[in-house]
Amino acid sequence: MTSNKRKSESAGTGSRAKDGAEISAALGGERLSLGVAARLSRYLQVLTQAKKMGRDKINSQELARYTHVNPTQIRRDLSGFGKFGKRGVGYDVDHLTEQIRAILHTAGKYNIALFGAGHLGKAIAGSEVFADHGFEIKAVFDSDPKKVGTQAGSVTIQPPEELRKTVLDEEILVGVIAVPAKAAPAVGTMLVEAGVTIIFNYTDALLEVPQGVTVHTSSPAVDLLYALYFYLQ
Amino acid sequence: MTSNKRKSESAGTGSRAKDGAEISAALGGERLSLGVAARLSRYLQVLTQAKKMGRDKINSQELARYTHVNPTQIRRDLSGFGKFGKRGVGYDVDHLTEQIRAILHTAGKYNIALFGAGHLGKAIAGSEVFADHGFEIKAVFDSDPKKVGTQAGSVTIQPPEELRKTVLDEEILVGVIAVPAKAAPAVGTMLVEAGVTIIFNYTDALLEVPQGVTVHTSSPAVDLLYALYFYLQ
DNA sequence: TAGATTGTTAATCGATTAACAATC
DNA sequence: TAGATTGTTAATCGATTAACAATC
Repeated sequence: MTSNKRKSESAGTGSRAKDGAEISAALGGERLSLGVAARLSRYLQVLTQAKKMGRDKINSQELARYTHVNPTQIRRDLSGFGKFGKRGVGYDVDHLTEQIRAILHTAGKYNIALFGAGHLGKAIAGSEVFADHGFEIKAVFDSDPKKVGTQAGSVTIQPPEELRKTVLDEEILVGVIAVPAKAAPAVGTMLVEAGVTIIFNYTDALLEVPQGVTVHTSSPAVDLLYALYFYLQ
Repeated sequence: MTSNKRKSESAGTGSRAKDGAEISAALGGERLSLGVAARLSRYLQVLTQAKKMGRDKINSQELARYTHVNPTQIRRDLSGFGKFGKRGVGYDVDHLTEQIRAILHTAGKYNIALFGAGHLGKAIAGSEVFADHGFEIKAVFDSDPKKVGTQAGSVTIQPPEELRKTVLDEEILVGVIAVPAKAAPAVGTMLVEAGVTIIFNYTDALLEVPQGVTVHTSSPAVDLLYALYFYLQ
């Protein structure tokens, strides 16, 4: 669903499995197909939770139950990058988690600026999900002077004027918009001017951004609509 | 990403375009492919916003810009169900909105119960996105006695004891979980016992549910992870 | 009309999955 | 060992898109 050209399944193409050392080489400059990346993200989510529940091992059938992905496909997705499992046993949760993180290039590398400290913003700031997946919310901004200086999660809320400097100082790549839809376009512009190149938009406003900046709009309602279509009747 | 068997593209298969009257017949018992439904949902989101911005017409190229879907594919997706556009002009926003709603079977039919009136719950209750897409949040529940009786959006917060009766009385099919991850499994069980058959889980907890109940987990962090993979480098 | 944009075809490419050998 | 589960093949099926005729 992006405008990126699809590449073939990188490490997967007609190849035999790679061992750990070969993974990064195999990935080279190539990109995963959208489907593979989406599914790997979901496996990672389940693994993170399984770990929390004290699980050491997990097999493709269990992963299938929680992700709604066919078990054969799970094994196929994984085997494209290496032999991560043990036949007759399954996958080691820790090891597979590390491997998928490596594949997705997301081992704690990305810093986030969150704009908006209302209900949604505070829900995001207070959540562990981002930290669980290697993101760090480095700064939170709000236009309301009454909110500036108070806490959101473990971060002190800053005024919009400090956006540019903070984005630079903290090496922030990603801006998350959690303001009312009406305010979203203006906030988008501010984030772009501050130097953010990826915007995660939690409103359903349409944002106009210059070339080189990518907007990803995440709408709970659209998710629901889509999901319902399959679940109902 | 569900365990549903894929059917061929229903109305799309080798057929000529259908006019409005034929759509429902064409859809019959068949299901859309996952990709089509996902994309239709996104078109609907953009149309809803375009309408708010006062737009009457929209063409496939504009839809493509906002959805990151190839314009040819948009036209192809739509033409499978009818001739909704005017050559040389584009699509009528209102008409296309109605048609997609009809295709997705979601013309204001679904009632929602929201559990959890913390930051995330209030963000959901106060948002217009659900209403925009034909969902109605009929009731909000919270375990905290101090919250019971206060307002969330336009609804009065009820205690968990009233869950079963309300779900029955209001014909609620969908339960949305917006509580801390730790509390999510217990809330899931309560929703199931109250008669909800579709659960939308906004935490990253893994929910065990009986056969016949479907869980859809929506994680902003997983979304972000997935999106980043394509946007970075 | 001239220009624009849809609707549709045809060819390609990738995703999906049943089945089973390999092996822990 | 016997049982279980992975890794992999091979075949099928659906998604994608360039190109262009149709037509508003």
